[in-house]
Amino acid sequence: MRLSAYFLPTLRENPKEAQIVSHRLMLRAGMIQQASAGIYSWLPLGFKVLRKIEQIVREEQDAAGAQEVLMPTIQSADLWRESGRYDDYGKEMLRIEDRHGRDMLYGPTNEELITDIFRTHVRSYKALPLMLYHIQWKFRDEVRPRFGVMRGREFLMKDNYSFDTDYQGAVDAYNRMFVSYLKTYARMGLSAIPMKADTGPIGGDLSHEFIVLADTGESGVFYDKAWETQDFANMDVNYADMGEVNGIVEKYTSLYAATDEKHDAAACGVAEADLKERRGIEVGQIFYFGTKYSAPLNAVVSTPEGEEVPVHMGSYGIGVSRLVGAIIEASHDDKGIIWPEQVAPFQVAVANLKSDDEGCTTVSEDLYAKLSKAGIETLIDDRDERPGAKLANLDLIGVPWQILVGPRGLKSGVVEVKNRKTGEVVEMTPEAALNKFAS
RNA sequence: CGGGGUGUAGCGCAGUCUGGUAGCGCAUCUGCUUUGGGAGCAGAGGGUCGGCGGUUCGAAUCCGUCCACCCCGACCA
Repeated sequence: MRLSAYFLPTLRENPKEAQIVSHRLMLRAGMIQQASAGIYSWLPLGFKVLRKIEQIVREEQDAAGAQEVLMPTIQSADLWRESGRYDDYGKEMLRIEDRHGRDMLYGPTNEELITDIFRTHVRSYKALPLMLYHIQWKFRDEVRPRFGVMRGREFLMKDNYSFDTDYQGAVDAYNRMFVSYLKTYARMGLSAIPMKADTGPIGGDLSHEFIVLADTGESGVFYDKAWETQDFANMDVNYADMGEVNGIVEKYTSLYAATDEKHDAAACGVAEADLKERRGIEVGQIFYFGTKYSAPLNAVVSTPEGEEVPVHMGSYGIGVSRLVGAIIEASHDDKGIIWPEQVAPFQVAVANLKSDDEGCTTVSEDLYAKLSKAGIETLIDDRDERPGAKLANLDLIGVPWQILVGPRGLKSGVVEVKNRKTGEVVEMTPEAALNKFAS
C-alpha cells in the first residue's frame, strides 16, 4: 500500500474525549471514527487489524472443532419471551418495533437463536457433541460507554455455543475451549490468564474469564509468575484427545490467578516472591450453563436409552473489537502503537526519507515492489513529507519493521532496518533487507 | 441511573462574565526555499458559533427549552 493513496487520517493532537491510551492512539492513528456514543466506524487501518484478530479467533475455533455460522443482528422478541429473558435483560437490550408493530431487538447475545437452530434440526444424541459459533456485531446499550472500542455499545464478538448430551460432555467442550482460548490470545502476542469467574446474569455454574495483562487495565490481578513463561502460541494440541485436553486444563487451573476482588493473600498458596500483581483487561469469558436455555426452549435429544433430555450447553465469548484496544493497551509506547507481528496491519514499512532524491526513490520503490511481490504486506511512505513527519507517523501506526531509505545511508550503500518494538536499528544493504523479510 | 462538565473551521482552543465586523495554533491548498525525528517565508480557502424559540436596533455572548458528547461513581464481551 502506498501511503500517498491510503486513507489514513492521522491526528497530531489528542482528541480531548479520549482518556485512555488505546482510544487516543486508535483515533490518532486513523483507525476508527466515533459515529455516536460507544459506536464506531472502522477506517482502513483499524479494519485491517480487526480482521486479522478475527481470523486468528476463527482459525482457533475451527481447530478446536467448532463450526462457523452467521446469525442475524436483529432478532425477534418471541424467542426471548420463550426463554424468559425478554423481561429479565433490562434496558441494556435495544428494543425495536418493526412496521407491523412486532417486537424486535438488536441481539446482545445469541443463546436463544442458536438454541432455536439446534432444536429445529437436532433430535438425537448421535449428532452430538456439537459446537457452533459466529462472529457478529452485538449491541448492548451500556449506561456509560467509554474507553473507545474497549467498552462500546456496539461491538464485534465471537460467541460459541456447545451442545452435549450430559454434564461430562459439556465439561469436555468447556475444556476444549479453555485450551483453545489460551492459544488464541497467545497467537495475538498477548498474555491472557484465565481466572475463575462469577457466571453473572447469563447463569450457570462453571466459568472462567480471560484477562490480558496491561498496565492500564481496569482490574487488578494476582497470579503465579509461572504464567509468564508459558508458550501457548506454539502449543500443539490434539483436541480429539480429551486426556490431553483435560491435562492442560488441570495444569493451568491449578496455577494460581485471581482478580483483586477474589484474591486472598493468605490462602492463595503462592510464595510471596512468586506472586505477581498487575492490572488486566477482560477479553473473553467461558461458561457452562447446563439446561438453562435448552429446558425452557425445549431443545431436547434422545439418549441411547430412548430418553428425551434437554441438552447441556455452554457459551464461549471473545470480544474481538475489544481486543484491538486491549492489544494496544498491552503494547505501545509514548510514540504510538507497537503491533505484535501476528496482528499488525502491515509487516514492513518502507520510508523514503527524501522523496525527490532519485537514489532514495529507486531503492525504496524497488524494495516495496519486491517485498509486495513476495507476499509481505508492505506500506511505503512515498509522500512528499519531511523525514521527521514520516518517522513520527510510522511510529504512531506501529508497523513492526521499518526500512529507512535515506541519502545518508545510501552513500555507503545501506538502508536501516528498524525494529519498532526494541528501537534497534541495523544497517544493511537493500538486498539483505529484502532477504530478511522475503526469504 | 446519581453527580460534574463541554458544544465556536478537520483537530486543539480563545472570545461568552461586561451584547456591537468570528479569532489563534496545527492541519488543508498555491508558490518558493528546505529535507534524518512532526520545517521556513509569502499567500489562500474553510464556520448558519449544537438545534429551536425569546429579549434587543443588534446575540457566539443574555433568557428559556431541547439535543449531542465527555468525565467521576454504581454495572459490563
